[in-house]
Amino acid sequence: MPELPEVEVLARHLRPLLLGQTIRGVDIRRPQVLLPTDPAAFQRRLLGATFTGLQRRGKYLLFELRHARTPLTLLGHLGMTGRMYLAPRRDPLPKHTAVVLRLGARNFIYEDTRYFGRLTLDLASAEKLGPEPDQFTPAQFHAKLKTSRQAVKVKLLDQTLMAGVGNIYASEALFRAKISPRRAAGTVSGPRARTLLTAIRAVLQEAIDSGSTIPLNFAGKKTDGLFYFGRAATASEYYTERLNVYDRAGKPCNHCQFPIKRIVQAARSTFFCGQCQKD
DNA sequence: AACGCCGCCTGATCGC
DNA sequence: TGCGATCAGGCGGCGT
Repeated sequence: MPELPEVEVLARHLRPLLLGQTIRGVDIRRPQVLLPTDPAAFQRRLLGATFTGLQRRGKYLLFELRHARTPLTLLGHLGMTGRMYLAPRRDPLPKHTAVVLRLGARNFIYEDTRYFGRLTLDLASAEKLGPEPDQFTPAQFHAKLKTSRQAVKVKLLDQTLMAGVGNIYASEALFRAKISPRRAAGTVSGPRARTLLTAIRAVLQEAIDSGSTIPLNFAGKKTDGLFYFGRAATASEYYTERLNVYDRAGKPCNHCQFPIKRIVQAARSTFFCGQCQKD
């Protein structure tokens, strides 16, 4: 699932490709991904607009455009299965294409198998986000954790606490910090909160540096037609190969060899080492 | 007001 | 074998 590193790598990939491009056509195949923006308003406001920039905020993409002299922002989210990429104008559209922005020689394609993502002119959801992981002091982070009795793993998924951490990197950061995912957030001490914040930043940065966990725009089967972003040249160099706990239930811990555990918290899988993460 | 729970979706996997 | 049931999961909305 795309989290902060995947979205950051995607933003870096798309930014130079989109800059200066003008939207000449807007095809809406799945209107629900625009919500709450009305499809007619979406088309009217985007047609003729030119891309002037692309930012990332948490797991969101902020497409900056100008229409005549009026600036506007388009908000993108990949949900679970979303992909956004440029493809030649004449390429057939994938089965689960949600929106196509026609840019001339190329199309900007947003496809999403489960349609959990968004491409909308409503910015409200991005405005609720907590700070980026690198814009937090350890004291602020500790203060936020203190107010919660939820398990710390569950709390890390709360985007209003901190933006960008999802299910994969929450487990990975807790392993690195040697903190049990079951510990109540409010009982994490000041020094442990500092350690956790450092671990979160390190895990996210390493994933960005290795080109994110997964290729984000592969078409069709996983083994076919891969188009990689970032520095890695092959799938084995992606961050997936560096994950210590995520999706490794039953496999030996890379540190102590004990089998990695899988538990369910708030209806989501958590992976951790019961030996290394006792507090 | 923090928190639990549901609905949204499809494809992979499971069970009989 | 084949097919229906179950599950996964980010996030908004809603109820407590």
